Amino acid sequence: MFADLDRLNEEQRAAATFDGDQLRILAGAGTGKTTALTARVAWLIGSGIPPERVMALTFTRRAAREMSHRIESRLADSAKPTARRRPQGRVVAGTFHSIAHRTLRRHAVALGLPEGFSVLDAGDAADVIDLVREEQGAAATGRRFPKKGTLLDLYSRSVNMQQPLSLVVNEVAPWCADQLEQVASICRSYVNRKRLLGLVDFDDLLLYWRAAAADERLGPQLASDVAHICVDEYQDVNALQVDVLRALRTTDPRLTVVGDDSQAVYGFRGASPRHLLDIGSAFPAMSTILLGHNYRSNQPILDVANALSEDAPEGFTTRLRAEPGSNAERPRLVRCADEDAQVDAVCEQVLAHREEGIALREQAVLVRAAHHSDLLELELSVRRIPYVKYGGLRFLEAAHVKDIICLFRLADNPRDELAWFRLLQLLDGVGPVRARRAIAVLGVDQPGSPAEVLMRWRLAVEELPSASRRTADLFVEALRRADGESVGSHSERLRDALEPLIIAAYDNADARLADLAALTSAAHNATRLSDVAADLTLEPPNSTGDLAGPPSIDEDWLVISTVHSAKGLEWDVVHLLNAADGNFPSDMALTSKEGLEEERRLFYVAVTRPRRHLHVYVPLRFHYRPRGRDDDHTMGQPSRFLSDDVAGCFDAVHLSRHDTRPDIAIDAGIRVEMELDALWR
DNA sequence: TTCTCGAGCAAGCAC
DNA sequence: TGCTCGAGAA
Repeated sequence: MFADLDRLNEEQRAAATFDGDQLRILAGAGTGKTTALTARVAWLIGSGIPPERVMALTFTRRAAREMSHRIESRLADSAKPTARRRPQGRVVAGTFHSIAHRTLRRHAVALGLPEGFSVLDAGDAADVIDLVREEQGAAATGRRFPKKGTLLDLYSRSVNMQQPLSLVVNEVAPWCADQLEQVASICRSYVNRKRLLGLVDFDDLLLYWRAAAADERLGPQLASDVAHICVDEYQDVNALQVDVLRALRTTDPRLTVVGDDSQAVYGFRGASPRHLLDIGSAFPAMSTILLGHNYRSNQPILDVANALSEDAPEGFTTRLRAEPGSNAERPRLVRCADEDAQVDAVCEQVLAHREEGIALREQAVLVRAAHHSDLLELELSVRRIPYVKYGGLRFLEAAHVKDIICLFRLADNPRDELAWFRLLQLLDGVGPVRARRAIAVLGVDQPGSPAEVLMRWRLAVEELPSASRRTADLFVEALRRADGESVGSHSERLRDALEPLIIAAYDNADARLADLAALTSAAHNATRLSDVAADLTLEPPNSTGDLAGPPSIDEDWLVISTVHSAKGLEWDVVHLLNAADGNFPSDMALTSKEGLEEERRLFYVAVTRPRRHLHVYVPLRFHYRPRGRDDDHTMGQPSRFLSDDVAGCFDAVHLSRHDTRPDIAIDAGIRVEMELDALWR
């Protein structure tokens, strides 16, 4: 019944079948961490734990999808040979935030939350902070005061790292240390405001989950629902998440975590690899198993990874070794004249690999920042090479998408001041001032039932210019759900009410209306509109295409991904773009030593993704305006991570500006420019 | 009060 | 580049 254990090596099998309560699996890139973890889940279920009592936690949506998929197919496999019936129920798999959200919805009332509470994304949260910031007159002091984004960052780090605000301010924004009192006061008001309006931000999801798990009555119930918790990529946990785990494991200790401290890349959201390395302080009974063998990549690729880790001041803990006997070509370090040449080189290389029989979807283009692929995406469209992009939040940021999400939120939570503020301003002649006046009359923060807010609309509408009142009445009318009306038809009515506003407020209305139709159809299977809104917030679709479901199997497309979103995944071929200082490492990370080391680990993550071929591209010139007509540019230096030792693991390729054939020396003009550029530096 | 336009500035990765 | 903020016009 555990036939598939044969496919594991000895170390992996030991991890999968470990018989104690608490296990930590430490392993380098490509050593089959997730394989071991999914095998363990299958083994746990095989040994009698019902699937729905196993919880599998990850940090990114993509990792969550990947994990569920692998668990499902392993369970399907292991059921076949013995003709056993597949266990009923599903493993509870998802990101910390999505599982937290499910728990909160189920126990909202017990936790003191309104049933239709709204979930805020980072942008919404920043807007609420900005509201508070203005009210406190922080902006008007005449001094430089942190902006909403910085304030949210300070607040969020403090919460996630469970550290006093003063400490965080000193670390992240020492320049405003003497304004600590004001910052603290804004944080306090921000918390109160959210409570009053039934709003929940990403951090609140974790805070309420922890509160639920620690609650005298609710806690034991939540804990006993879960027989075993598995956590992937444990090097990415923050202090708050460790707290949640501890609270959930007070009565039943069973817990398995896997991680690799050399791939810790989420410091910016309060994560620290110390939680993995010093796990004994949170879970003293933890046992450890190490996985050493790399199954993913060939030795020349691992040589790059090992050279990178040699360069790290403290050295990463793991050295990678490949299966012997694989004959493989060395990675290529491609120097291109500029970004246009880089794009051409990537396209040519992608197509060349495809000719060799490596499908597009077995190739990935990795970028440090989502916008680094802008030029490439243009060129791919011109050449009609299909691609899917992961990472980046563009779709959700599209204004009309936020509009309908706000409308869905408002339908369940009439106190959602932020949603009102946004939607009212879609009306002609309504700006911040009139919107605020109308909201004041609505009394979103007044005691009483949420429904009473809508009853005050009759008065609030008087604050709007008379020409817009009728349109406004219509969409507020649509907010009320009729007796016995299904969520689906309610969502249709809301969309109908929004459509004229969208047409009036934005151009290219056709594409936007199509998006609204897709988003509305997603609401048909839901039990609550606020759930639909929250799901979209926690799991924003990549593009409109995503809403139509997965493309059919015979289609082929190139993968473009940020390095962050690529963690835990692998491809036959990886193209890493913009390996130039300032891009990778990002110049924003260079102010601190920790920042630089995190960039180095990120680079390490990137080069350990490919199975067979790694191409790293270094454009030597960057245009300030890549799509502009002028020739303003800056000279790029190769990434500092490409030290002599690291670069020595590559075959060097130079491409000139007008010729993308390999092995042509860099042209003299550019060389001169580079030498000169060094003078101005 | 809203809307439009130009100057100045910040810019990312993620749930 | 593209967004935010302030100044000025409708």
